[in-house]
Amino acid sequence: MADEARPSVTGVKAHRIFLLLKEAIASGALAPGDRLPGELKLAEQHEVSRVTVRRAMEALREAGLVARRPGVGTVVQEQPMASTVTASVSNLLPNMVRMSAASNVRLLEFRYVEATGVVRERLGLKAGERVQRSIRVRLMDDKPFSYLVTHVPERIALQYTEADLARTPLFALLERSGVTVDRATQTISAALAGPETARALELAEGSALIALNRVVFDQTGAGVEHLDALYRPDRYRIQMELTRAGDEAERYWEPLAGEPLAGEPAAAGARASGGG
Amino acid sequence: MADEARPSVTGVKAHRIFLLLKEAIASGALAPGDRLPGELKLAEQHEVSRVTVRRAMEALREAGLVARRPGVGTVVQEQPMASTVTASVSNLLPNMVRMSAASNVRLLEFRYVEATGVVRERLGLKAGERVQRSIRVRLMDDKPFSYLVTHVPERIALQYTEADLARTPLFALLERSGVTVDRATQTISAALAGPETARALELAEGSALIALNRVVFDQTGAGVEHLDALYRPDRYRIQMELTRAGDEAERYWEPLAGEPLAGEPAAAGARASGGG
DNA sequence: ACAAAATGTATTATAGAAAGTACAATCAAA
DNA sequence: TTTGATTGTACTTTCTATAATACATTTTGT
Repeated sequence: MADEARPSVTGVKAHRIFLLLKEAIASGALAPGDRLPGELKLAEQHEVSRVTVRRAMEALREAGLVARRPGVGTVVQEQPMASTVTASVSNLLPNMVRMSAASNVRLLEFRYVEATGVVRERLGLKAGERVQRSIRVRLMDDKPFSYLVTHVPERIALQYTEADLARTPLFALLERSGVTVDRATQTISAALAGPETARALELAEGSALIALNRVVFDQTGAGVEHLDALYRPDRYRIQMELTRAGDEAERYWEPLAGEPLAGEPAAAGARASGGG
Repeated sequence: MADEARPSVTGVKAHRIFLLLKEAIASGALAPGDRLPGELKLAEQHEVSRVTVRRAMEALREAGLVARRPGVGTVVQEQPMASTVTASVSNLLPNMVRMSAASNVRLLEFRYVEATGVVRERLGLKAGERVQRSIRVRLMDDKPFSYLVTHVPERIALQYTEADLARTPLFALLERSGVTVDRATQTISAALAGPETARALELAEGSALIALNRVVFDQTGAGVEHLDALYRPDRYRIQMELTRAGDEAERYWEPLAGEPLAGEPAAAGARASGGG
């Protein structure tokens, strides 16, 4: 939603009102074409000054959510679709290959370090073993959408170069290095953008990000890749198709495997949050 | 994890730094025993004054997350096991049933409204059709972890009562209402906690939340449920086991269906799972 | 033409957050 | 013991969000 690399709304009260209105719009409570209450009325309702309401409203306009005209009022605008990368869980690699064609990568870091903490533990490494740590930012149409921190055991990582990593998906590099990928564990969470990641992803500190952790194992059960990924929710979505399986007693959702997604980015609407 | 329903931190910048550090601790990026960077270093990193960093750090101490000692530094404290609900995508319903036993529900809203915007569109309803809108908060050990907004077409929702919804998972109610659930589309994103959700989930405004949207369809392809869920990432995780499938040319990840999860965040039976 | 309602612009005042600086106290390691 | 890194404390200054008020400008409807 409108990059907002610098927080367009200053102050806590103003920001609070901004969020409330933004949510009302995102949820459809205020549909495109609807007129918002006047500044005075909103100031009264929220028990703040008109200046404060004004800041919130101007932020909405900057974000392209509303249009304001003197004498008329503030009306909700029709939203242009934002181009969003959609990842289907059941169809990861083909998507990635497709994506690689249209996307670029910035390699922010590439070095060998000693494995520590969770990384060492989850990859099943011994104390003192070294890993290749890399940080990449992936861009689509020159707009960054993901921040990827990977750790790969040294013995595997030595099979490819820094240049390789800047060009080729890590996945392909692993295969090329003779690794037979077998299974992976993936956890999805959420996180706030810190100073580093905010800069890399070109958004405001404190923005919400999708946090994904994936540990990949080969056929021997040895860990071959540890990924910590952060995604901009307005440019990246994780999508799943589920079907119902099992009999009466024990029904459950079963992810639909290998189903090519219908609409690529196209639909997906520019609405992000849904907070509040 | 010291709920901090009222932000103990004054100021926006200080509060943001507080949230970032808190999250780093919650996620395990900063493990118990680890030393945080010094106040000066943090001030530099975040481009703020030391006073501001200080406010954030003191809030962390108040929250019991860190211990601070002059001459030593600020170290992450051992945390009393936060009970985390882990949802396995491939195993939704059985988990949900298990969970229902150990968890409570607060019903915040239950009313019938006209379907608008995305909800109407995604459920495939005609203009003017009505839906039953409900807001529920799910709790585990009296601690809220999810905020669920559901929309169900009126004709289906009339088959169950408000009391039913406060007791029984919506899923079971749909089945009981004669609906044959067939498939669902699920999208995972991230969002910030707004005023409403922050209060309901007992955390600070501006915290990061997992945002999940699910649209459920019956065998005729008609939409029967629209769920917008927000989860506290420190109390809820979405987990997936993936295996590699396909041949050389077109390999892809395939979610492992029905696989009971192996090693879990350790002890204390604090694991259940499920969705809306 | 006029009035009503809305946004746009300006000014002043206040409180609180943040910056900047300086120095003291505490601990650990060389 | 000395040195360096850390937190604790104190103070002044600058900046900014907010409040309160006033008036101009634009549009719509009577």
